[in-house]
Amino acid sequence: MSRCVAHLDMDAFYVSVELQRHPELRGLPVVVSGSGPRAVVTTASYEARRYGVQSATPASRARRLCPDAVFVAPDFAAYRETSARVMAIVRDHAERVEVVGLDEAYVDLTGMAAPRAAMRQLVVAIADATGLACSVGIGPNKLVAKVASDAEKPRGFVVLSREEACARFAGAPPALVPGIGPKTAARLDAMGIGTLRDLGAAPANVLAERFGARLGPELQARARFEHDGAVTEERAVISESRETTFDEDIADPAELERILGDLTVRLCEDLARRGRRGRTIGIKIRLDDFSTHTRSRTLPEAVNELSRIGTVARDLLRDFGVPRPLRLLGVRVAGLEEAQADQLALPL
DNA sequence: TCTGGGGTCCTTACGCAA
DNA sequence: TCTGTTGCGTAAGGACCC
Repeated sequence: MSRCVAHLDMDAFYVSVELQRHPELRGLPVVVSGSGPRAVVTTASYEARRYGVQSATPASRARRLCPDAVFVAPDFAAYRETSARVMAIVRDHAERVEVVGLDEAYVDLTGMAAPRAAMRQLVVAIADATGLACSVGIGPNKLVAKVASDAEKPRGFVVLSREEACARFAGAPPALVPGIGPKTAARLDAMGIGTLRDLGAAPANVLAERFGARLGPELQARARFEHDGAVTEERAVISESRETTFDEDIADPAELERILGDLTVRLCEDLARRGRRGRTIGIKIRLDDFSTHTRSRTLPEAVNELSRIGTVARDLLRDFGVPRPLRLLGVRVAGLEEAQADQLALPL
């Protein structure tokens, strides 16, 4: 049976949650972002996007682009709570749902008699229950569905076959497709590949030579909207980390160790709360020139105790030294094991 | 202009064992 | 015994996504 997949994407999700609490801001350019000197925009309302403000725009730049914008601090607890309500509704409407982040989900519609009607109903149900709008894309695979959901935001509802997707987006830049980011797009552009049509028609051997035996064919398949990834239920978490960017670069080793200790405390508390333990302890360092470095050590057994992780993290930092001021410091535990039954704690 | 935080996956390199 | 191949775990960097 041929597959049928929908991608559901909440419209400007964080901003929309804020607008429900602050209805007086409706129609204004609203930006959800942190407040520090190095904060970036998390989400911008469509009014603010007209000024060129989008996700990951530095907040300082957003202020210059749109001086009249209303800046709201992010409240992730509220977004998680609203997301849980939305996703519960999605799951009520479908057997197999793959949640991606707080504001997106793939829905497997294969075998359903009236998939479009089902998704129309779902959109209405979400709006009725939460007041929030979303966009939907439907296609033969996740890739088509994802690009289709993005094509007519907000409140889009786009149904495409693979061939229709190819035709509709033939002239679009390769970065339209998920998995092709700025770096890959620039490399493609330098090769004279500026559209999905170009990429789909490029000689396979040239792509394989430039991008490798895996990525080359993968890029071309994506350009042709070929994708066979399954709509999968939740996958196990394999790492957890805490990191922070400083308002000003820090070079003092004692202060860095104190900050690393604080981050490790937060990480260990959350690991313990979820009953998670991991074997590989790592630190992440970003220097003032924005170069990023990681150091890690794998232990013989999985741990989550502050004393163990704290010692390893501190040693890794001491071994790395502080060659120049740091702008970011982080700590990570990877190689997480399944939580043991007797370690399970209440989810939080 | 000046680049968050929390993740996943891929590539490459290297040491070690079979 | 020596040499080369293969496979694995680990480490580091990087691209990408929400």
